[in-house]
Amino acid sequence: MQVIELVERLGRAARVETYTNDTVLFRRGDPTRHMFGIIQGQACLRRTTFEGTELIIHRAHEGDLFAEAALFSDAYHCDGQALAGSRVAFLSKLGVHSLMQDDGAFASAFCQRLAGQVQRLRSNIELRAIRSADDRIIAALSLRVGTGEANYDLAGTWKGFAQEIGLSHEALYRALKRLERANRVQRQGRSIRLGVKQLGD
Amino acid sequence: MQVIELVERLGRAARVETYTNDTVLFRRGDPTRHMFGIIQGQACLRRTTFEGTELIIHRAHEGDLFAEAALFSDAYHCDGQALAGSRVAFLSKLGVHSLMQDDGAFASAFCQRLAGQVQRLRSNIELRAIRSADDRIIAALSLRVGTGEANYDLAGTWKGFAQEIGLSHEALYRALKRLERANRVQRQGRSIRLGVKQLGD
DNA sequence: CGTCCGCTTGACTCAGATCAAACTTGGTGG
DNA sequence: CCACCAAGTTTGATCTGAGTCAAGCGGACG
Repeated sequence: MQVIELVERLGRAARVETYTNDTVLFRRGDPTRHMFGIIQGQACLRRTTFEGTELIIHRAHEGDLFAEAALFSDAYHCDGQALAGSRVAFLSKLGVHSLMQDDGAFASAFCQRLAGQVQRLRSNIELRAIRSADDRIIAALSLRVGTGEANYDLAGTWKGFAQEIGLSHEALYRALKRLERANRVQRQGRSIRLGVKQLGD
Repeated sequence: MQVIELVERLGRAARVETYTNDTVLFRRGDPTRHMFGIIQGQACLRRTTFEGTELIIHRAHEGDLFAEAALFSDAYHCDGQALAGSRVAFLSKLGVHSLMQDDGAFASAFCQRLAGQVQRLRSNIELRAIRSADDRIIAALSLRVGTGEANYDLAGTWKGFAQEIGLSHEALYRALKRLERANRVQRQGRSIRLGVKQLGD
């Protein structure tokens, strides 16, 4: 279930806002009235540590849901901010709840989305536990290619990929070069082929 | 909603198995009939990388759900294994689906659990992006203490805590000692107080 | 009483972060 | 069509701090 579908499904219980500047969506302690969907741009959840420094808890990108936990809480636990140039859908908490109550198929689809999230996040955490940049990249790519496939076309940029798997972009580019030299991958722009070693010789 | 409650709620659609040895719960490609709840011990999800090495995608502990994504898929995408000494609940896919369909409150509670998971996983990922062990620990503790509180009683062991935030236990102990010397925390066994610096002097 | 496991400290290593700089690439607008 | 700008890509040099291996302590538990 895409964010857009969710907005359509909710009808009057959803509205979309466009922000040219960074804008606060909610503050910690505010009563929860909405969860959010990022249609364009980015948003982030922030909390202040005990020592007063800002801690970013989550960066949401295009297509992500944002502050889902608000559905099940009376007050927000963090500060939420939309970054400049974002389009954000406000999804009414009550609207979502009543849909979930009345429409089993909707509830199921919503759970599906969350379950998928959980799965991806968990594997991402384990991925980041791989210390070696080379191995982490191979593992990340292996998770993304379909069964039996060897080719993978990167959706975004390599720089973005680096961030997704928790590497600096420099480290990523260097590792890619090493992997190519070792014939573990073969790359052309944003397309990559795995396992040249086994297939080639 | 705890795993035990889920088992009770499902009635005949759930059963519990106890394993004395490591046991395969399902293999990649098997048709999905169950998701699982870990009542005792551990289980893990594994996949094989393109190069043939084993990649652990998820380690589930006591109280965790396991392979939730199976609810929304025809076949398992990974191998699932229960470790020796585990008690694992088999939760029928059909059972969960029909409950979700018929009982809005159940669907809601299930979503709540997943949403909470998502939130914790996301913040955990951001947490692990903090390079400095000292700062990561402060941030992790800050997320765990209640608002206004300064004290935190560790649920498990420090070693376990180290693992949860992605540090070696040695690095954790050294960092704790540094933080104590700098009066940023005050520790007694598994109880810790944050922000001594500001409060003390 | 012995064993396991969490805790603690020391010494060493190294791979990835960081800072810096150059080069592509793509798109915008005049 | 070209000037220009922003962002991604690439490479180099340096450094730091967390991982790792090793070893000793102490409490819990059978």
